[in-house]
Amino acid sequence: MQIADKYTPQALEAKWYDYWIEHRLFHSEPDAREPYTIVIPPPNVTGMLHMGHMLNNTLQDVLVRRARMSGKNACWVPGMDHASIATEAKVVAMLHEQGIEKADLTREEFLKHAWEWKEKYGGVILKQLRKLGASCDWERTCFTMDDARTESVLRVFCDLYEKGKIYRGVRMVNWDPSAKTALSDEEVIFKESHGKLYYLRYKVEGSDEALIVATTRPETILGDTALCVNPNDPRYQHLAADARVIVPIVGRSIPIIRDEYVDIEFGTGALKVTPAHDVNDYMLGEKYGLETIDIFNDDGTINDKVGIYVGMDRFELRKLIEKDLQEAGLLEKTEDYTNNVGYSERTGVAIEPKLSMQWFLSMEELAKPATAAVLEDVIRFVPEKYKNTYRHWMENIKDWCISRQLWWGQRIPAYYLPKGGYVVAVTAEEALEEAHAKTGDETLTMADLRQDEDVLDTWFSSWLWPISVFDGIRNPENEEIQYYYPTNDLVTGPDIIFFWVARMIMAGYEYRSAEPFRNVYFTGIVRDKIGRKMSKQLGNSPDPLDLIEKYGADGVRLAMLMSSSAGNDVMFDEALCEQGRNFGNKIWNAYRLVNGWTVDAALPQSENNRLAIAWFEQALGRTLREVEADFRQYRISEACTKLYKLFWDEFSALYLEIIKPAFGQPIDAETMAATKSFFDALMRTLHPFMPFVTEEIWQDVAPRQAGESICVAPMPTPAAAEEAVLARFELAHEIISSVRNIRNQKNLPQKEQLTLRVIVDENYPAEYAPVISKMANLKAIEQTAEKDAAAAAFLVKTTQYFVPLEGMIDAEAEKKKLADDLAYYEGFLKSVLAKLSNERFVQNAPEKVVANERAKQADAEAKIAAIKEQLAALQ
RNA sequence: GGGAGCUUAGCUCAGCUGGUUCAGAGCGUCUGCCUUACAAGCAGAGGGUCGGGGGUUCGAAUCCCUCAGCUCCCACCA
Repeated sequence: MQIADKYTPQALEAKWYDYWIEHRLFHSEPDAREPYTIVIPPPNVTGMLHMGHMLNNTLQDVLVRRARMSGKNACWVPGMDHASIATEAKVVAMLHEQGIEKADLTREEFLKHAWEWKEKYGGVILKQLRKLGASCDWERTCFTMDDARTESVLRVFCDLYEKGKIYRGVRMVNWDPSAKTALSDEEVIFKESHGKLYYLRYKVEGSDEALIVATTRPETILGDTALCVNPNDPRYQHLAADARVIVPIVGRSIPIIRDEYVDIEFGTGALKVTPAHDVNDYMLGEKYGLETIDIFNDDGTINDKVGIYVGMDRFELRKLIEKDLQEAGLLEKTEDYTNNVGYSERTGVAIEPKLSMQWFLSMEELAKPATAAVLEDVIRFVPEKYKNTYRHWMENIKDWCISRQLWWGQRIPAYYLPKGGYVVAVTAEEALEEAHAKTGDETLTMADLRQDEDVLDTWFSSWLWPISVFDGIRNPENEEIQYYYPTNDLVTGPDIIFFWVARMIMAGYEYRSAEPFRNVYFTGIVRDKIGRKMSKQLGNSPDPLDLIEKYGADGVRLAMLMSSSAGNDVMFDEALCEQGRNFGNKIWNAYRLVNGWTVDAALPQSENNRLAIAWFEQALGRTLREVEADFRQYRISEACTKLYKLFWDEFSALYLEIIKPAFGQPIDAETMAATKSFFDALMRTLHPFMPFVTEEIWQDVAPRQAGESICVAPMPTPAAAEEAVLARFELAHEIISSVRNIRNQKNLPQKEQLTLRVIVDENYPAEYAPVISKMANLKAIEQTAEKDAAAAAFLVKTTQYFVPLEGMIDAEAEKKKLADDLAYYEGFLKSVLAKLSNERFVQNAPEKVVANERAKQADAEAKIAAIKEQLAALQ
């Protein structure tokens, strides 16, 4: 295969993805190897790929590809989430556009539309992930609402019900009046809102007195059933124990109760109690046996319980009632007020606390093993700071409201009996049997049973994900769940730590008695380059597919990786994609260079080339070890940067330049072979980060069998470390840089060959002379004992070097430079000596540190001497 | 109201157990180069009182206290 002249990622990326799929390289089956498993955080079935997904899935792909190349049986299970409320809202909106209202449809009709919609538009995101290069085992794609997952969910529901953990009851829940469903606490977002504090007059019955009550929600007076003051509040001591007040406008007489819950300092110290529409009031209502009057319909309009303002919207009513109160002389005053109001995470409308019959899962017992697992690092959080967040939530966990008044989702498998009561069973048939057993009435038929109308919270299916994708709920002993579970890494955002991560851990312990994953890597949020969250409204989110089209998936991946450390937000700048693409180009051209050389089998290997190979082997080995360590700590961004620099700065700028034959000249066979094997190793280490370009080159660098792929090639192993090689080469490199610097400063043409003179000492890397000559373009390296006035001088460690430049030396400038250096080193020496003459330092500091200081001293002294000699020579 | 975190070069960030010439990287900037792999490039350079103050220590970007600014999470004060 002849490699193309130009790097065009778009062409080769499509080609290789097809190749990988064709050869089923991402497919995993249980075998004798160690498994490495990741389950994808299932994106919403309605979702489109955004930058957050790019980050998240790039990281997963890096981990899974690296594991695959490290000899593990890597399995990345993809899938989608049915996203109950979001999807239902989308389908409702689509039907509305077609002139169809949900209210006019039966449940079955609506679900038919929804499934059609899902088949047509759902799962776009999974196709988009292929463009990114995601190495998912697509044959395993799951959907949280497919048959197997649904059955798993229903079984878990029945099981928890039988264990007494699921109960049904009337509770105050978060009601979304737009979606007309209850929500869990986690689905409510509190935002600071500017409103008013209304001071209302409640007339005391049988008296001219009126109590002033401050409220933010005057419309709820319709549901007032008491007024509450603090028993210790001196302002209200005169009121009779059985005093009553009249609710403004409504005219209802309500009791005054006394409870220390009321804050004397706030407002007037008097609180109106609306048990049906406020959580705290509800508690007071329970305590004092107050009547609860639910004044709202499901959509947030006023119902007919009270008989006034019927059908009005809650916010419309707030405005109207202010006016009506004013006119009736019952509004004392209003003040501007800022407080926290809960909004629905999905629909954005203000949440209405509402009493309703819902299903709950009691969490306390489930939370125990799950809390311990994280605190004891059985499950490791990266970064660790999220342990605190997790612990706090788990220790204060509340019961989970799992029912939703929606149609899209798993319908609650509870069946009501004609004469009251209900049975819970996975299927209607089993339910009927149960019903027969429970009632003793064998004449009951399916038609007599009425299934609960509600569906389950989406997260009630996703919390089983790591188990259910391997069918571990229905068949707990099956080979797959035994092999793949617990999974290894979970990569997700901290925003769903409670929604999802915590609950998966609980489900894991409940149903497998084991953690669902060993490590959780929390990504940050992708922001634009000025720090704003990316959002549709702001229009500051680039379309990932456009980016891939423009820069190639490899380039975009590199951009995501280089700018993200765990748990930190990513400031995304398109320029990073350009950098990524440029890196792909660099790799491409480096390979073209090598590929263009002709080998002369008769040519012996030069010392120059031999040195370069020995050095690069070490450079490569060092980086491999560092990268390995970085991966253990999930420092993926660092690992990526190190490999970037290895390839660009060390391999391309140094190694290839050292061995590069003169134009048109051949290269020896040994060096060529070593270079190609370096390429092979570099491609393999880079492959998890940039899968496409590395495959293209890896395929070309050596003969490959059909179906062979870098995806399953082993990661290179580092050569035994020889520190001295790296240290000596570093000296040579500094010499090269210094000569080049002189060239730059003196404006000397690149082509003009220079001479280098050296006063040899132990820090002169003599063995690298041929490398230095070539890289610095020298005609000779000469040993000398004398300072040379007509030369540019420099120092590397303790060794003095001179580049003779007859007539080009500005003696004054040289002197100034040397004097500056001298001042610096003298200052440095002084500080070192200060340390060494400090007895406490010498006593307390570790020997190694002290020895090091002594070395510094010797070094500085030698340098100072050398500089002084040079200065003397200039006189 | 409670908790967590951040502040290092113009920008984005790394700096791990306090100790190597430790003050770093990438990008941007500046200088010189279209040198036969790559201008999507090459060779160089400049740039920081590590947010302020105090403390511990032989030694602090690193540990402690404090102040300031920013961010996030949790929380039922109407």
